[in-house]
Amino acid sequence: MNAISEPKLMPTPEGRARNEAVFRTAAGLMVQRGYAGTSMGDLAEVVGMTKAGLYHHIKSKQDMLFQILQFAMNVMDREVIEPTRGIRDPEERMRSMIRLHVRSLFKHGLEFALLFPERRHLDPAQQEVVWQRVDGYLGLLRTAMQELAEQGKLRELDINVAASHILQTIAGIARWHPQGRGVAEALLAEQTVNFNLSAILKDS
Amino acid sequence: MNAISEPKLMPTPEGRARNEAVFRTAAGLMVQRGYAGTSMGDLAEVVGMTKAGLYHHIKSKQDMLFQILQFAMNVMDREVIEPTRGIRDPEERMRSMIRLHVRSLFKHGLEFALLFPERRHLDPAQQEVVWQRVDGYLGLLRTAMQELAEQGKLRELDINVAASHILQTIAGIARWHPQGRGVAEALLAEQTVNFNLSAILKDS
DNA sequence: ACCCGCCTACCGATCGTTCGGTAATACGTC
DNA sequence: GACGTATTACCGAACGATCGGTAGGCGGGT
Repeated sequence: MNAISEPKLMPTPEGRARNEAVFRTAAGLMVQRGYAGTSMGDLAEVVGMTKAGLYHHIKSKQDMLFQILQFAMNVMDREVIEPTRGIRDPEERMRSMIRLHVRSLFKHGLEFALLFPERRHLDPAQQEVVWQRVDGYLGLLRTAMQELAEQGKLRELDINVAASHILQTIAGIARWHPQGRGVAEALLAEQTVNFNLSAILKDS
Repeated sequence: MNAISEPKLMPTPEGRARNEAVFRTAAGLMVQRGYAGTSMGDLAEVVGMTKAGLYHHIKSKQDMLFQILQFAMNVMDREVIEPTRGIRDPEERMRSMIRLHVRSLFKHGLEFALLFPERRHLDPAQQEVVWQRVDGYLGLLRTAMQELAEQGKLRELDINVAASHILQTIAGIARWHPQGRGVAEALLAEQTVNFNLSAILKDS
């Protein structure tokens, strides 16, 4: 019985669709009400199933949260980390990371918002996995800033503090803007990019 | 039966001390485990009482959360808003607001961290009160930025977005640094001040 | 015949809350 | 200073509701 389980693959397409519906709905409810504040009964009702039916799709409530967080981090890997890995210029890399991150926040649900506050409900082994992946992301921000420092473009600042501040402004978007409002999204992304870059770059 | 209740004043000094212990302990537990994740049984055990005994000090779990949030906001009024109200220069005012805010986060518990994620557990009338006070604080940030803009010192940016980003970096400190680590606190405060001011001020 | 998806029905545990009562201290009256 | 009376701070026990989770069965597509 490993705590680090893989997503259960439903055999039929319909099954897989329902399965996705369960996880997406759960993520949405948990963003609104929190993990502990979201009961399996509520979830079942919203999905249009009974509690027992839910457990055909998931292993446990805790494992479901873990799968949701893994999914959110997979999205981040795919849509933020992977596409920016090849960018040489550290400034342009940071701009892209932040921009893509904010956009992917709106494009998918805002499951990412669950990452930080709800980690504590996982068991230690699962927490470790989540933390390592988040820290990997923070490491990319730190590396970029390190490179900027070597080029003499970085202000005098603590890189660790700056990295967590940047991540906070991004994660904060998911908390302040519960629904993607459509038009403003691209603007919000650019505002966030510029805010953070201005904060760390030396005056030109 | 108004939803907006005042803190129950215990008549004896011993009672008031116990009362404070209950609320402080509850705030600490809720920062760690969240509102829904903190049971009255857990709380009672930590304070050294029975569940029934708790209800001599509080009206309900929900009302207790409301009192804690009110207390956190009173602290903010007293230690951040009030002392900076008289500062004429908008840049210096913002620097002081952020600095004092971060310091008061460490000085008291980190109840402030509860403000944003746990608001949803209050009833609508209570949520309204909390939101109005938070928005009042955001308004002060906006006003200061408005003044900076009139002086030609502000970058081109959306003031509303910037205000919430600033607040997020501050609130984030309460999430990332669960315990005040002593030495680093003053440094962390200055880092946060400079990060945010650099983000919004034009290059000099 | 065989699973797949979901159901009814239920489990033990725990949740927030209330009730009746009690030891200890403080107060008023004589 | 002694005596009755309130009040304070708390406890033991229980309340109904809800929690996460399970056993076993039923209908339908292949």
